[in-house]
Amino acid sequence: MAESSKLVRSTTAVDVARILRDRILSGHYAEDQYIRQEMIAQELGVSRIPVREALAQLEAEGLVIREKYRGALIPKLSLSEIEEIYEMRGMIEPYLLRTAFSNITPEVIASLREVVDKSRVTDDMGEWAGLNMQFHYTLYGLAGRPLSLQILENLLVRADRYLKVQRFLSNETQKESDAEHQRILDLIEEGDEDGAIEALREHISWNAQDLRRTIGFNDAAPADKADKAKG
Amino acid sequence: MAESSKLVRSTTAVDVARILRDRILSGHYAEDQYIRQEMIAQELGVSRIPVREALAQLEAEGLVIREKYRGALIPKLSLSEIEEIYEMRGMIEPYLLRTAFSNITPEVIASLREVVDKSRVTDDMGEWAGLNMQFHYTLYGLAGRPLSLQILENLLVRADRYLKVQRFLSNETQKESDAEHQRILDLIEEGDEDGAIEALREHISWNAQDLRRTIGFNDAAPADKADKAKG
DNA sequence: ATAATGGATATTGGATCCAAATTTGTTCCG
DNA sequence: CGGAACAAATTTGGATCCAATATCCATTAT
Repeated sequence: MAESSKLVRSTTAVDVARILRDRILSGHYAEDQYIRQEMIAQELGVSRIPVREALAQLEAEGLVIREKYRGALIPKLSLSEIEEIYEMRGMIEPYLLRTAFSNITPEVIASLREVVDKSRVTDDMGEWAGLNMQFHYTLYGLAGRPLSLQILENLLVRADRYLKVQRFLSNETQKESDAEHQRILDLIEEGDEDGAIEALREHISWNAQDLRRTIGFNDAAPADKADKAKG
Repeated sequence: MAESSKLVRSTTAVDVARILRDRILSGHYAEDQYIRQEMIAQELGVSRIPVREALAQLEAEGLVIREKYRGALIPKLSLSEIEEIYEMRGMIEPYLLRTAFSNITPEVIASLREVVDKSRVTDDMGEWAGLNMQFHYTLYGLAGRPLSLQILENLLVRADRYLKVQRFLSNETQKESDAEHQRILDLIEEGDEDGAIEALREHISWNAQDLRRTIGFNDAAPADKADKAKG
């Protein structure tokens, strides 16, 4: 973490990766469409080399699939993948909370209360999502399990694609989520470890159901590749 | 359509990554030593481009750390990392076994028995390790959870670095592990799902303890680079 | 007319070349 | 004799160029 004070510019490959990641997560590219390296390179004013490296990075994150000599394309959303993501979250997040529990100080709780309070009053969907992340990461960071946290981050990134499908969460969903955070926080403050973990499990399970209900597409439906009306 | 039958060569970047991965896992490079792109490129008779891409891939797997304009080096072994890996395994593997359970047919059990039998009689450490992998993957593949399986594979790759430190597992350790596989298999055959999962948990926990005992290095101890008695 | 075949075009993977930054070595000054 | 400043040499990141392969399209044979 000491490096963060060094103010080093990241490489352009990393910058390109971030830009492409944002685009993919916001649904900028169609699922059956190849991302052309030259096109990205010209758009961003760089050569194809950092674009290639960025695509390799995104492939490792599961956001694109690269086929040799054919290109990179966005993997199709699949109901089974999102189910799996939430199953994994249901394991990892409780594990991180349990591990973090003894490291949660009153100061942390106070700062989490601030986050939840801000979260409850904001109207900006982007800010809300950020606060949502902050709540979870503040907790999980205390577990001292960097590998698990990294895996979880990747799961959340993958899940983001599905969340962004709806463009925004309903106000009701946000309120419900805030209330659950509040409840988890209360239980933590009471020192009720098992209760807090159980509440977290329910929170994740509720998120999964909400997403399932909102999206509700059919995974098994064979995508007819016939109608690939290419431009 | 039928891409799998096309016998396409992989890219050289992937080849280089595989070679470097094998080298790293077999302890070929020292922890505090930078891997020079040009050196690898000359050794393998390729340019630096695929080497760079391979290093990026390995970084995503956690096998190297790349520092801008400085190079790639092997991250230090850390007791806390291996603890975390086994904690994760203790969650994911039981989850995969439980999910796979209803898909385990008598044919699968028969093939697993073959694997365990071969595993018991072999003297070759490499073959034993391969059979060990085969046993687990055969089971976990039936779960139909590709993302979890991929994450588990990465965890096992990371763990491999620690296992290879000792060059080989003791014969006693192998016998014990084989016996545990046998036991898990028996419980599966009896249809005792909970029992099999519990046995698997114990198996993983036992592996962790064995590794901890065998390696037993101190995580916080600053590695004196002096005693790097390399072969 | 339609399907197969061969060539033109587009696109990616890899090699070579150049720029940016870090490290090393040397010199000068205290 | 030691340390700081500066220069030379490694080394990596990025751009440009070439090769390998896939896709598209026209031509031809049945």
